[in-house]
This record gives sequence, structure tokens and C-alpha cells, in this order.
Amino acid sequence: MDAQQHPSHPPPPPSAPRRPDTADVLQQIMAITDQSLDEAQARKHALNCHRMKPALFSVLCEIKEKTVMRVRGTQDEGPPDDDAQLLRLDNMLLAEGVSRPERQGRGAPAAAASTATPGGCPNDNGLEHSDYRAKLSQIRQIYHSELEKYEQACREFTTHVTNLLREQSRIRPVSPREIERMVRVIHSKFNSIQMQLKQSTCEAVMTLRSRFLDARRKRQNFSKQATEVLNEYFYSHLSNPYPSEEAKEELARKGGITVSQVSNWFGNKRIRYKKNMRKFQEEATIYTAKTAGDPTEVRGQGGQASCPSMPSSSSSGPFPLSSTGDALITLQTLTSLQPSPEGGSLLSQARGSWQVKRMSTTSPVGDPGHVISDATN
DNA sequence: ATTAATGATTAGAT
DNA sequence: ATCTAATCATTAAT
Repeated sequence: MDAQQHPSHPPPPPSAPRRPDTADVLQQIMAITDQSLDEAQARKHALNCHRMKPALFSVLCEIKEKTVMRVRGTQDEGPPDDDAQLLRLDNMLLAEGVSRPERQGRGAPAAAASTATPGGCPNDNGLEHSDYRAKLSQIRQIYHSELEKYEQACREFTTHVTNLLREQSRIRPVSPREIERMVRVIHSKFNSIQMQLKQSTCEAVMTLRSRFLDARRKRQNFSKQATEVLNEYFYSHLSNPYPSEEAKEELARKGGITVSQVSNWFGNKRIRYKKNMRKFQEEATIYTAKTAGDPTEVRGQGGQASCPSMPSSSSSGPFPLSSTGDALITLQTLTSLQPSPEGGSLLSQARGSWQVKRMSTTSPVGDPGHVISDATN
């Protein structure tokens, strides 16, 4: 709108003001033109000077009294429905640092402190992070300017409307309570607009986050050293490749990676090894040869626990569980006897290895006999 | 240009 | 909380 705040008023509303739709009211107000303002001015003057004015005023008072009751009865307070979501969005924007006023840590050495991690990551949060922050601050800037725009528009509109109502109060009864209610309505309308803004800002931030902070997008292969260390451990503990927390820390230290990277690696390795053991046999022989004299591996349980070197032989898989190996050996034998389709003699042996699923709550007695039932599947 | 390898994330189970 | 299994997204290899 033209922000022309003429303290004039539109043509007086119909004498029986049934409860108006706020949307209608807003639209009507929006539709005011300068011309209509002038007309209204003229009419206002005419009304003010009309000799019947006191009579009209009292009639309007009567009508109002009736309608006010009706309005009070029908009008409930604003919807508390949106409040929850608004709160959520606000919290999120706050957490994401969008709502805050451009965080500028005056402690200058803070920037230098981030690079002080010795021997850790080479450079991974250098450019990418600043890029992310630039984008984020761009979003924040847009957000704030839009927000400011909305608030200003809201203020202007509110004063405009209150002026109009005050002006009209000379001709028809307008209680302060009524004005206040009108202002609330306006504010709630603008609030819903603000919520849309917040919503879309949230979406933008989420997109940005997944675009930049998702580490999958900046994957880089481990160093030779790291894979070396990890593979050594894996193949020398093939029977139970689940490093303890301590072992993980050790591996992480040796390989120059983090503990969770070690965990990820073992998770991937286990599942991929199990899924296609043949592809890993070459690798296996290499690394088991390297660690031939390793005394850490529990050897001699169920024969050759840590030596998967013989490809077409019956076993060598990761079957023997470190704890209760004996019963499982039978399982291994049985599975190896199964007719293996497509010549993948080794593929079948991975089934049911490693992390055993616990049988249901029943007592563990009589376990040896049940191996057969397993073989029937 | 495809495909394989690979690190990270996710859902779901325990 | 940790594991499996599936999946994603990037990098290396063809």
C-alpha cells in the first residue's frame, strides 16, 4: 500500500455490522483508494454536520449493544494450535544460530584455536566450513530483513487501522476494547505470515546443513597406514572381529583416525566380508601373512581360527565364537556340507557367524541337539 | 561414462 | 549403547 496515512476514514460500514470476516475487512481496507478517501472525507463532513447525527449515534449504539453480545459469544480466543509449532521453529532457528545477532566472538584468538588440533584432521573444516557459514549468514540476513519488513508493515497497518477506528468513534461507538481486539486480529494475521517465513527459513537451513555437514559428501579415503592397521586387526581377529573400546582407541591412534571411524570401518568390513568372502580372500592372505607371529590372537580353538588362507577347503571362516566355540563348530561343519549353489563354496559359511542372535527366553540347556534344526532351514 | 570401492548415515533390533 | 543391513554419496578405476 502507499503508506498514505490519511487520518480519514472509509465510508461508514453498513449499519448492521454483522461479524465480519477479518479477511474481508482487510481486503476492504486494502481496497481504499485516494479517491474513495476523498469521497469519504466529504461524507464525513456532511455527517458531522447533519442535524440527525445524535439520533443516528444512539441508534448505532443500540445496534452495537446487541452485536457485541453476539460477538462475545462466538469469538473465541486465538488458536493455541499454532503456538506449539511456532515455538518449535523458534527453538530451531535459535539453535541453528539464525535468530541470534550475528555471532561475533570478540575474543579474537578463538579463530586460531580451531586450528590448534595437532596431528588430527588435515584441513577438513577449512574452506567448506567458511562456505557453510557464509551461506548460513546469508540466510540469516534474508530472514532478518524480511522479519523487519513484516514488523514494520504490521506497525504501519496497525496505526492506520487504529486511526481509522478512532476517527469513526465520533460517528459510531467504538470501544477501546474493540480497537484492541482489532489490533490483536491484525497481529495474529501478521504472525501467521511470520511463521511461514520461519518455516521456509528452517527448511533452507536444513537443506544447507545436509548439503554441507553431511560427511558423506566430503568423504576421503583413509590413508594407507590406517587401512593397513585396520586390516591387520581385522584379519588377525577374524574369529571375533569386535575390537573393544580400548582396542578401538589404539587403532584410531595408530591410523590417525577417530574412534567412530574405526567403528564405522569395522561395521562396514564385517558386513562386506560376510557378504562376499571370496572377494576378500586375497586380502586376507596378505594380512594374515603379515601378522603370522602375532601372539594376541586366540589360537587353537576349533583348529585354525585365524587362518583363512585355504580357499576351497571346508572352513577357515569366522565361525568359532571365542566363548562357546564347541557347539558352533558342529554348525560350521553342517553348513559346509550343504549343497552350495553357484559354486560359491565359501559363501555359505558366513551364515550365522559372529554376532549370534540370542534364542528366545527359554533355558539354554540342550543346546547341542538343536544344531540339526538349524541346518534344516 | 560406467562401474567398483569405500566411508558415513540411517532404521531397526537387541 | 552397539550391531546389522541397507543405502547414500563420493572417490578411484575401467
